[in-house]
Amino acid sequence: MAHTHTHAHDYAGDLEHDLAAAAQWCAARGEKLTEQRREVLALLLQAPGSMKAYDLLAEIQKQKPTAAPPTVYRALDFLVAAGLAHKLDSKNAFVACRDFEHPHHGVMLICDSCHSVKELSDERLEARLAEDAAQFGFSVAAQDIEVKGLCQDCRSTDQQGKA
Amino acid sequence: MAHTHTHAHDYAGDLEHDLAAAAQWCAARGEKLTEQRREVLALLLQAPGSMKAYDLLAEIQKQKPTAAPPTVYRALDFLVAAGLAHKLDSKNAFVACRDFEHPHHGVMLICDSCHSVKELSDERLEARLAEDAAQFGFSVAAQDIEVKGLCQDCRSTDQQGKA
DNA sequence: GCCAAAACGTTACGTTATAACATTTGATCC
DNA sequence: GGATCAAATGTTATAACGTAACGTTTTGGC
Repeated sequence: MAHTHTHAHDYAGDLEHDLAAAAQWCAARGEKLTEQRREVLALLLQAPGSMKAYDLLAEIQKQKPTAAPPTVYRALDFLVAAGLAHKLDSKNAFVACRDFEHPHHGVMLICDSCHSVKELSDERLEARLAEDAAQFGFSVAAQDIEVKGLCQDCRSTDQQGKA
Repeated sequence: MAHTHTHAHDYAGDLEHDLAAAAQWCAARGEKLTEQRREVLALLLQAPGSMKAYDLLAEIQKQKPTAAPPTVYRALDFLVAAGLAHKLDSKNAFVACRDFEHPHHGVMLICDSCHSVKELSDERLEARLAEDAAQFGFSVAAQDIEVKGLCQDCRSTDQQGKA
């Protein structure tokens, strides 16, 4: 039923392909994946987990020392609005979204140990949530579901006696 | 099925009763609802919606001008750990929880218009979430579900043509 | 080329949260 | 009732997160 995609250590996807797809997605909406936005998105795509704004800034500054906070926050605002990235409110951090044609924020599984993030979609769960809300006359505009715990890899590791 | 309780404008509950219940809850856990914690909880209980840490601080400072950020953050940390309050990560704000014997963070319905907050519990939804996570080998330790939209009152108001 | 809108540069500041260490309070033991 | 240890609080300073405001550059249509 639910489908997913990972942001974890095993990232070996085609970065250029993902960036090209994102650029197309923007173009189709009459927007542009400019160089700065592209750089921030590339960093998020390559990150094993989520990244914080100031960590992104530090990376950007390696190439462009004059970059300032608005540089990265503007790019992030754009990427989030375009559905190309999500903000994890519980961590003040950001992750790339590879499923940007699916127009919403899914369930985020955030590993407390390795900090990897999986995004999972379950439309029945979302429907149930909307029903619950409707019972109280509440109409849902947006939702954010963040789940903390241990991912499969870290559970295995823990069993062997982890540091 | 799902049950709820409100933090909205119609609060006319018995503040002293709620505080006494909270104090008992703490005592049963070998902890104390000290004066500062009690004051912060009282502010949260009386608030129509959520409150920000620095707004709480400003209120506390009316009685006690020397109060500083750690004063309120310590109280909030305690209240959240004890289940007497929840943090709304999406707003960097806090709400009292009247259902503290129920040991978890439910679904938070946050009105974009009047900023009221309803907390709702739906164990089947939580179970479904845990199942989805388990499909990917992820074990859930904690979850935070924040839903934005319009509450019943604000939907009605909007229909009349709201400012 | 001219213009307007979008994007970006730059400075400064506002907001949110915590580290670190000193002091006080409170319970317990004797 | 004083010694003592842990919990709570006081106090200062600073770290971390985010945005306002305004000027400049770039882009795309005419």
